[in-house]
Amino acid sequence: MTFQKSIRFYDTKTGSQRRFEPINPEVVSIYSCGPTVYNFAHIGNFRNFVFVDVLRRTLKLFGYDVRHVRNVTDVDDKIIRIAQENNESIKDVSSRYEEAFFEDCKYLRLEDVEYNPRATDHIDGMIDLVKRLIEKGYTYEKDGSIYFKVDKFTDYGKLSGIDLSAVRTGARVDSDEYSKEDARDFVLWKGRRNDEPYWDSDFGQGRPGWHLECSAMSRHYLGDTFDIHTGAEDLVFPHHENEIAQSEAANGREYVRYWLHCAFLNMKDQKMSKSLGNIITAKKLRDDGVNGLAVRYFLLSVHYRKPLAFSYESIDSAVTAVTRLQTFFTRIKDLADNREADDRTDFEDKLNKYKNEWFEALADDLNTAKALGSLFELVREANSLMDRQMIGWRQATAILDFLSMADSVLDVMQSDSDSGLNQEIEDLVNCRNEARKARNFEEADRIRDQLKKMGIIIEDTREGVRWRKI
RNA sequence: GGCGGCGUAGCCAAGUGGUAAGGCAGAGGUCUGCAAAACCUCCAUUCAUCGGUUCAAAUCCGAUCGCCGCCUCCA
Repeated sequence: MTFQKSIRFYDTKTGSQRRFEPINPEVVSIYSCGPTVYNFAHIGNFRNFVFVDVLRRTLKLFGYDVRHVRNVTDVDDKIIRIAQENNESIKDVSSRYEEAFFEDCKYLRLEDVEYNPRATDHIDGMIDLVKRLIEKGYTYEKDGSIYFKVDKFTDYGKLSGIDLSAVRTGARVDSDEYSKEDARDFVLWKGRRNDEPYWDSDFGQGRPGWHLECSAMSRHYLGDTFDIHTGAEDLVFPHHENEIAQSEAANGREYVRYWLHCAFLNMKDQKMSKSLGNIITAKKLRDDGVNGLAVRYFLLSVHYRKPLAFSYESIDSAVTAVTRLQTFFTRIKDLADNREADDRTDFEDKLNKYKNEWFEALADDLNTAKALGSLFELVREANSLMDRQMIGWRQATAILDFLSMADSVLDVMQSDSDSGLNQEIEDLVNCRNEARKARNFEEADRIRDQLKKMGIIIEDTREGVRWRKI
């Protein structure tokens, strides 16, 4: 690829766009806050994970390898509470929802990431981190729990820009039921309480606080300093702020070079969130037969740092848009396979223009909305030329190469084909063709209706008969 | 109260100083046995409002209105 590597990302820490330069010029290290598996993930959660998916795919398109960690939080207050309510183990709860999460990932065509560590498999690393913080004097103990002393870490607040003096002691900060010396402090290790799960450590039995796992696991897989850390914007404070504090205090090095945060998915004007009760799970859409590619497209159709409102109207419109892309992809592919067709115009410069626009849009802080805009311009222009039989197999092949490249990020143009059904469909299509040749249109239309009931749309084109699934 | 974001057509949305991309919906037309797909034409003299700067503003500055987020578990 001749395109110069010059991706820019909006970095939360600086509040501005910065040219991306990874520590290792070949391999980008990424840590993404993953799901807490206490429930089925909703599509607001998946807005974030689709954004992360676009990030890693874009980096790969630009020639980088990625070393990407996305954790599974499988121990936390909510999981424990649900397990107790249902009289199950936390493992029962977490594995149920973890499994559903990965099914949803497939539904939305999320690429596998390199590492999916579970928090409970990394307790040792977390204990080690707390130990080092204790040694360096960043902690205190109270009622068996270990707290991080925010006062000691002078850079505290640099990510979120929060003014600590504004956080009033005693106001709304005791909700985690653990007492602290200072409202701003956060818990590293929660001392064992009655029938909750616990682990042994040098500083007593207990379980890790929420922030600890990301610091421990990212260090395990990516080292003290890594390139990109992602999450949704509600994690900026306190979660990521606390990660920085504990990691930098313990390691004495910069924790993360680029912080990328995704905006929310809204229902009406409010964020989609479990506590507001306005969620739609990915599983529900999946069970309702909503096309996952349309959902993926919908989530990609707006820049990741802008609020996005969910509606079924938007999903419907995404279905149509995705179908248009898929139809175009198939048309180009068929033409590329047809060595009889010669080029009657030169499309190379135009194609290069669209290619450049595509790369430039993604390089501009993953502007998928802009990228799609120029892609649809290509669709219209190439369709128009194909209608006039101006494009032959050579140029179709060049266009197909670009589409494949674009789809290595989008991943919506090639629908899953149900091969088991194909022979039956082909037979019916052939019968209909015979009927049409015999000008028996009643029979032809009957077969067309029959296919439609099977979810198959027939298209009689100049290049021949095509069919596709609804 | 502190910090941050948003307001562009019927809906979604790109555009951060040079005269409004794109998608969906809608209207008319071409093609077709009919459809479907595709194409063509039309669809914002205007970017929440009001001022200001400038040769030039959706874009910069100021004010106003409306909406949202974080500051507490959260994607």
